[in-house]
Amino acid sequence: MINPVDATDWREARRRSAREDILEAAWSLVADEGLTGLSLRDLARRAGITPPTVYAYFESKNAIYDAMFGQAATQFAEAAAQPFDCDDPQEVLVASVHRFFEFCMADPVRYQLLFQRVLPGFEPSADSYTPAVRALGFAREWLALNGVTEARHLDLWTALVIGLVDQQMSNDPGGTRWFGLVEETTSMFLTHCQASRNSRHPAPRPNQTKGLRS
Amino acid sequence: MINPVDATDWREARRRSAREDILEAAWSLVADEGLTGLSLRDLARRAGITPPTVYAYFESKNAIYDAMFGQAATQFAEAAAQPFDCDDPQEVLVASVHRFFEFCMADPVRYQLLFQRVLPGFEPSADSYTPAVRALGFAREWLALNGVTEARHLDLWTALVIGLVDQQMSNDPGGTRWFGLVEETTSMFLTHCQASRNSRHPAPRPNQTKGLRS
DNA sequence: GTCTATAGCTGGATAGAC
DNA sequence: GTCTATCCAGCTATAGAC
Repeated sequence: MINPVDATDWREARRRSAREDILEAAWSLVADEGLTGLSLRDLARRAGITPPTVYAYFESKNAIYDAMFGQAATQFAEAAAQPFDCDDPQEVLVASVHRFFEFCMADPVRYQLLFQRVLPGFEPSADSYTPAVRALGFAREWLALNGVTEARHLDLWTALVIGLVDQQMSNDPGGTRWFGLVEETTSMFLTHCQASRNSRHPAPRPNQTKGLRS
Repeated sequence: MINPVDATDWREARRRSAREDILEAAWSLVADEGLTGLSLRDLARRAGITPPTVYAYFESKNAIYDAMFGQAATQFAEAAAQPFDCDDPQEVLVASVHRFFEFCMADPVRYQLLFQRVLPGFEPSADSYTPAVRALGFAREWLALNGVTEARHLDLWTALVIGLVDQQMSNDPGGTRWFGLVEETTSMFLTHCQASRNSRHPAPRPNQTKGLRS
């Protein structure tokens, strides 16, 4: 009654589910012990299996980190893809930063893994990284809505946002000391970009593509 | 000819010198292996001694990290205390950020140790930390020269500076992509603070009802 | 796929001779 | 103070039975 295709699908689903159980245990473990505190012994105990079984699903400890990075990057992209319930471009921009704060502060370890280089010798694979790149594309979109398209202004914007978040998480975790500066910072930034546009010779061409990596 | 006091001083000097030799080897080691790559075996080998001898000068591995933090903080304070060869307040402010960039990029591991929380469970002792606090006082001074004294503007300033440096070191190490934005950022910031001062009452606190925990 | 058992190594830290 | 020798705990990863 069960044809080979169904059986294969079922096995595949079981395997994915087991992988996700292990990853769930991994997130729970690093939440308690820090990102570098992930050991295969503790992980296996928390997942209700034994250490060798972990190797049936991940070929190494770094592969686990990589899978976690992939999950985090996907969540980042999903959060960025959510629509906003406001129309004003500046409000959208502010809301995007608030959302980024929320995302980072909801899980500091996830933030560390995604945006800081804390694991010695770990580099995410291309597959795990691409969702994060996709998410950064949204920022470019929201800035364009506000007329900001110059490469150096995009760089300035990313520095502003990451600076606010970094200070918030380092010096006032759980508080709102830098979170409360988001509107003011955004206003400052947009005013600056506008002034920069007005004082320059004609507006930049719509199809400029120089130096726009990241 | 040699009185007891001199003999004591000489022994003290020798001991300090040996300590500094070990710390020098430690900096050299973490420069190669990363901050978390400091092992007492490798450290001893590089210092030309054996592991137990390290314990004659440091009571634990964390004590070594703490001494390194103290050195880094002292160097930070010394760099900040250097006078500037310009008088214009805004130029001084720009120069201070350039100097901070220089300090951070000259030794990325030192930057990690001082400004990022990368060592699991390591907290600098009060003695090692105080020089860093002293250095931060200079920033307040330079901002005051520019008429910036409000607490939230100081917070904004630290976020701007750390954001630029962080992006530079994470995404363009060895380059000048964000370093080149320092002047423009400073100008933007000062313009904003001035406008905020000129308007009668200070900018309203942003409403924090976006569902973030407080 | 999951287990028991263990290899093989590295880590921080200590004992005790000299 | 410095050494040799060593302890003990932790780690990643593998072998092989079931």
